[in-house]
Amino acid sequence: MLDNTDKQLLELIQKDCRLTNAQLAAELNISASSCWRRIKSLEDIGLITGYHASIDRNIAGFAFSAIVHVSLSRQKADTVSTFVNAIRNRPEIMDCYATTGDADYHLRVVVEDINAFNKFLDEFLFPLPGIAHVKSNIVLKDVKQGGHLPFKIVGR
Amino acid sequence: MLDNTDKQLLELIQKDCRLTNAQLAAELNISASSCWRRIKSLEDIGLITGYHASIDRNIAGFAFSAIVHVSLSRQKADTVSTFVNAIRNRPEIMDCYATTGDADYHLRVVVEDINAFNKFLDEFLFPLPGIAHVKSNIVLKDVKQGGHLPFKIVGR
DNA sequence: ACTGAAAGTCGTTGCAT
DNA sequence: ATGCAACGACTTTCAGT
Repeated sequence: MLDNTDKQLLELIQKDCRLTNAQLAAELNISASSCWRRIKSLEDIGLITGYHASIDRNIAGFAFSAIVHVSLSRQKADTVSTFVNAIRNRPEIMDCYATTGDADYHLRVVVEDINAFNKFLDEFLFPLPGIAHVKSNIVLKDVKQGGHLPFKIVGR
Repeated sequence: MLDNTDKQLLELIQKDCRLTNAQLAAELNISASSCWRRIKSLEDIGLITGYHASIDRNIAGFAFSAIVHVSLSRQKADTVSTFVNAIRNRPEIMDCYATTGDADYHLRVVVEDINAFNKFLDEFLFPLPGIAHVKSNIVLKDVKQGGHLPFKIVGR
């Protein structure tokens, strides 16, 4: 399905998607049009989902971040979908994962300061239906972000 | 420091950094060269940290993901820096945050399958010096990823 | 600061292998 | 699935306001 050239291509554009098509083609020793078609194909099958600029949240004035563990009371059937939709529409929530373990969901929230976080909890999260338990861990430091998927180049 | 045009610009390129400079300029009602210099300036001050392609991990064959909570025994002074360097160099680790609370670090690990995860724990994480406690929560679903920083456009 | 135009580069398509 | 060639669109620079 993915050959080594695709994997190398994905490695490169994960790290820097502003490499020009010509630069990528040169790096991979293929023609520009072949490279371009590979990228289009990877987009078409949904493997590449988008291209995004990364921003330093501290320089941008978002100095407060927290990992929030949320558990739901699973009584009502649509509690989950209501929750998930609310999460997806709330801009302060950067990522959310449903997990096994003590909490049902792990959220990462980024805001300006502790007041904005308090407001987030009081006005958004706590009032959501079916919230059983919330535990917030304040982020002291972003140690690593945006690691790229480790494609294994076979052979060679 | 950031005016409304900068904020709108950042909103746009967070969502799609392959919008052309000409498209951005048209959207913001400024000239192409002005738009280009704004972007360069935001890169120069370190606010824009990079441009990355996002990849669907499941389609790419990375079907297993976990949130790993790690606590360190803080006896030795350089335990932390050894740990942090190891984390940054390990490709399976997508993100890592130092937090308050029960665990010192929250890691998100993405691998092919449960065997690769077991190998990650046995061969990489457990042998690291100063590891006091590890708790793994398997990711059942990526509910939301790559949310963008919610810049507030003032006025208007 | 911003704009407009010029020059060079790049993306994208069509055709052939 | 690949490479070559050509056109139009784009980025990037520079001079002018």
